[in-house]
Amino acid sequence: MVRGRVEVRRIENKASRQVSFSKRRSSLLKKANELSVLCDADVALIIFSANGRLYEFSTSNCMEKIIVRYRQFSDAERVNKVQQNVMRPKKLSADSGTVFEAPKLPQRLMDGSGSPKLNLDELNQIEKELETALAMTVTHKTLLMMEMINGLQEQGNALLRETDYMQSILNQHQSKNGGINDAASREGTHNDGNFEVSR
Amino acid sequence: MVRGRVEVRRIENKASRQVSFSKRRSSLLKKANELSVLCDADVALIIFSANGRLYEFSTSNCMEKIIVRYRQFSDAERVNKVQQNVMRPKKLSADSGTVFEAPKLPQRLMDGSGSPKLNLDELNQIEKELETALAMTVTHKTLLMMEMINGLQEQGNALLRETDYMQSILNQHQSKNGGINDAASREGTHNDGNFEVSR
DNA sequence: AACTATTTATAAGA
DNA sequence: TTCTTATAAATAGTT
Repeated sequence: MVRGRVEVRRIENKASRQVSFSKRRSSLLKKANELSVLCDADVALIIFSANGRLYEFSTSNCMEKIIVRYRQFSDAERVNKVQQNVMRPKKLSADSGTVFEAPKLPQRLMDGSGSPKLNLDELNQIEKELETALAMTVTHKTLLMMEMINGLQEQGNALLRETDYMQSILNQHQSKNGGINDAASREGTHNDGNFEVSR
Repeated sequence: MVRGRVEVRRIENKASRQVSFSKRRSSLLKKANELSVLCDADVALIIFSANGRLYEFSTSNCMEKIIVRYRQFSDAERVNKVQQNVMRPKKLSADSGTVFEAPKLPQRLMDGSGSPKLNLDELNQIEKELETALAMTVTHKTLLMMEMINGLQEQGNALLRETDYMQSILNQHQSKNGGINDAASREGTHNDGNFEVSR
């Protein structure tokens, strides 16, 4: 039974923690679905257990779309932040309205004599920002290429449908007047309705 | 008051739906946090309201990392699928010779008794190796996808040549006997000679 | 996995 | 919106 208010801190007992995880996980997934359906919201939920197992829910079973939408929302903001904090001179304005330019990244890391000027906390912060920027770039690239591949597939399939259609017309022509250009002999240059590499 | 069991279907009344959304959203976010803390799990939750407002929670306030981790889980699967469905088994030059053996990290970090063998030099070495492994993985993935894209483009161009050829035959037929099936009118279903990614 | 005493969430009314 | 409240649902601990 539940005794008193539940403190929100790591459950120390491993067995209890795992049981709790199992119970809470399933009800969280359930409630994510309920929110999505009842309230017409787009929801994406990713859960990694302490042991590294993945559990997920997403509206319309479409995690990708929601993640992309999320990025569209937060990317501009984050890129801006990274640029302001790391890549670009920081503007520090005094109350007079005078604007001081902070040094660019290389100058922020080293002074003239080569000794580092930043303390550990500052460096940690910069490291984190750079890691985020890198992850964003790589993930974006992957998405972009996935989109390219999907687009090419679609175009290919459309072309296949077109050739099939033309083929049928040519076959009609052929049966009407003894086939001056024997187009039917070209059948088999693509095998079926799939756009794929022939082995 | 709650009357009877709650049916999981879109709430039709707009006001009720919005109120429900507000309440359920906040408790879902709360419970996501609880699961994360109590059970030591990594959780990412993205919610878009029907009006397009974004609400989010993520363990350690680090959505990016969890999304990247999620992708790592599903990327291999997806690339595999694309390969099977689109490319069919094809030898990629990127695969030749560059098989990379991942270091068996757990064994190197822990000795038999489970205590860490933490030694700064060793850790530096491992860090270096992991950075290399990451770079190689990303490069490898890029190469793989580039090969896919090139392959699809080649297939597409071949198909384009085929349709052009068929078109010319159809035009011959048409000029010979007044075009029962006016295939020429279908020109423009693909715009030009280039098979490329639309962007 | 099932039970159960409590806490927590929540739909509807004010 | 926010508060109240009756009721449903979740859940920690036990068996």
